[in-house]
Amino acid sequence: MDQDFTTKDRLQRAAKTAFWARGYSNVTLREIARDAGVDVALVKRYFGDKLGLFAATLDAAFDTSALAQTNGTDLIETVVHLFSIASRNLNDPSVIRLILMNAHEAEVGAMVRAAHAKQMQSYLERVIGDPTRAALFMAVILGASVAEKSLRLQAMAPMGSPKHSAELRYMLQAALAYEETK
Amino acid sequence: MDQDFTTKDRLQRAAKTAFWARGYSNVTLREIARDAGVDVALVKRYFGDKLGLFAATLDAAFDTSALAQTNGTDLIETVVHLFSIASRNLNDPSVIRLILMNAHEAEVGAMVRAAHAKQMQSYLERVIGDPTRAALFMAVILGASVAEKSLRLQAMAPMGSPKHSAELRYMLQAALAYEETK
DNA sequence: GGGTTACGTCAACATCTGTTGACTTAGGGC
DNA sequence: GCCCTAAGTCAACAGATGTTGACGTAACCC
Repeated sequence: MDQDFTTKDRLQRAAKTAFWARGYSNVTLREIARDAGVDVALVKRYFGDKLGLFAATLDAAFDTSALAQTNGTDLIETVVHLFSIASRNLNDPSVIRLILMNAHEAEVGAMVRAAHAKQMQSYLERVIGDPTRAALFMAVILGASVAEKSLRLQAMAPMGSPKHSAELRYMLQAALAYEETK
Repeated sequence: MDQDFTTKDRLQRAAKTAFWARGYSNVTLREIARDAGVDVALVKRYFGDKLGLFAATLDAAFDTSALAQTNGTDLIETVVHLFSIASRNLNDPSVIRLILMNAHEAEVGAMVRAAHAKQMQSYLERVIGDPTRAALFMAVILGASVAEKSLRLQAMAPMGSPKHSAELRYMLQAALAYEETK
């Protein structure tokens, strides 16, 4: 229950839920405080200000644990699996959504991108090896995610389904197969 | 000069510039009015309210003229060319940016997506033929655009350069080459 | 008990936002 | 001139938002 957590924890959890679902500037402190069942003024006590609260939700944000227990060979299957899970619910907040929703905000956008680059992106480069292939791989994930979740492209909608997983798998493989032309 | 245009025109132009660069909710009417050298109250007179002003900027928004004078064969080259132009300036507002920046807003997001689907997306489906390939094609454009402009993926940054144009070309071709497995 | 400290509550602040109505001005038709 | 309509100006509204300081309360240490 929520009762089992400290006030600070409830505030941080409510903040993460709200920020990840609807971005930084579209969420108000009073709304977060209401969801957490807590007074607004406590934001200042525990996190300084709104930006500090947002930063706190970023710390344990990027979960690469599911990717970490994977070797290079079934990286594609892992990504497809993660994608199908996230696709069950279109409203499911994802890292990519968080980045896109805050892309237009200078300070917050830079924070999110930096956190992503330090974790997810560097992980892909390490596993895949070649930075160009890693970038293309990431671009495929981005494109598929955006096509489905932000653009709501009809032909991509049931990406979690077996049929569209095949398409995602095909494009990921194409990215890994890229050969630089010298 | 701005003087050559009517007050209503100046308002609409300033609105498009602002909305396309920084999204709907992040732009204020007073700011648009100031840029246009016009009183805020005129928004009500000419466009009803803020949403009406935004809708007006969408009307002539999606420019498919560059794509229209293209046959299927050099579609890839056309896209790569458009992309390299847009990449000259990272702050250059694009249709995709506009969609992403407003993805989290219910009403405005739906408006933008609908306008895009009616024009750009349906055009691609008509030229490419197969809807699945068209969707993958669009996903590649989305991924490349997002990787560069929103995520600021370093390996994708100079996408307008010859080297990265090759990568974009490669992925677009892969999308068109997709064969459905029966 | 006295005093200190952590934890919360409450009301208010200054600011910004979209929106509105009353007022002024210009111009054209009669 | 007179009237009427369109165009533009101005001040203010009601509401929301981030932030803040004063105040209460309970626990804990000595």
